[in-house]
Amino acid sequence: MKIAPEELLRQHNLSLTAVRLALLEALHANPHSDAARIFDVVHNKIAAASKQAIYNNLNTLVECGIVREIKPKGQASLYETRTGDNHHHIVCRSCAGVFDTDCHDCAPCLTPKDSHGFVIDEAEVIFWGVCPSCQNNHNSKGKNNAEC
Amino acid sequence: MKIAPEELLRQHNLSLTAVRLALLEALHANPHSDAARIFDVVHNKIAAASKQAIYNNLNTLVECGIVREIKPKGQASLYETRTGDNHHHIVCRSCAGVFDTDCHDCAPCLTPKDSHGFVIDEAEVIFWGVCPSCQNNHNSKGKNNAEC
DNA sequence: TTAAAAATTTTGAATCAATCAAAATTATTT
DNA sequence: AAATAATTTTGATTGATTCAAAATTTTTAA
Ligand SMILES: [Mn+2]
Ligand SMILES: [Mn+2]
Ligand SMILES: [Zn+2]
Ligand SMILES: [Zn+2]
Repeated sequence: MKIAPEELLRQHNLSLTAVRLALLEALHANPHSDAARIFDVVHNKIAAASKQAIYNNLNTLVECGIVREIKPKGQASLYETRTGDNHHHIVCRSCAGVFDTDCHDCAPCLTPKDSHGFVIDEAEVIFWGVCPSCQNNHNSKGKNNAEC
Repeated sequence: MKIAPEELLRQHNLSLTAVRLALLEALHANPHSDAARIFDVVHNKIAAASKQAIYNNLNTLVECGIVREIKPKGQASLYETRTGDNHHHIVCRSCAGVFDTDCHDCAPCLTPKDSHGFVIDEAEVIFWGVCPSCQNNHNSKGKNNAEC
């Protein structure tokens, strides 16, 4: 977020509300977190905040393009403020940790071999594997690993 | 499925059951369908079949590698019998239709720019766009398109 | 600065895919 | 054919997300 949250909201004709500002702050500090996690952080700052408001705003912000949503198989939707750069993600099969990885900006990643006549606007890539921590903790088969 | 379903199941030490065979047949005839759809097809052939058996078997078959699961954002899990070739998918934002596309077998698609020390075993790619039918039906903004 | 209008939030209920659990049935092994 | 193991059925349950309506807040306009 180079641009201040307040401006960002104004640019998209969104009301400036306490929950919304807290949400953007929470997301910026905790990339790839789900609605429950964001709610925890926001609720910690604004006791009256509801989970529904988190869902409402996440949807609104995603529609506006202010927030990006990803949904790795087996997890709730994850959100981040890093948008517009078409970066990709690496997900750990063991602990479900998510990391960013930049896009090789090469044709193969952006163009399918057979487009079936589609007008394509996005190539979403998720790399699956096992993270360094989980490689060490051999006892964490299939289970989440606290260290990750 | 080059190999007969019966053999396939035997090879993986799975009991040969009516539901299982019907499921594999249904999946082969309807690639990229969800559990509900598969249940419909199976149930049509075996009146006594339960949805739970479909879920049980889909999980079992995915674990065995006989069936592949994908889960495009906003849809229930989809299943297919085409496995082991690391092919990718194109999904229509308008009608949710799913199509196969072969993998460019090039390094960029298989290797992230920064692996963060992960041991990576799969690169899952989903291309998002609008299919030919939906490009024509301009009135189908955001809604599913019966033609697709 | 205020009243009216519009947008957001809260609250509580509802959906829906998917899973859990236990008893009943079926398949496989002996 | 009996014993054992695996699968299926049935019914309840979970959990993320959405829906809906009343209450509150923000924005707009007077
Ligand atoms: Mn990211
Ligand atoms: Mn496919
Ligand atoms: Zn890990
Ligand atoms: Zn379409």
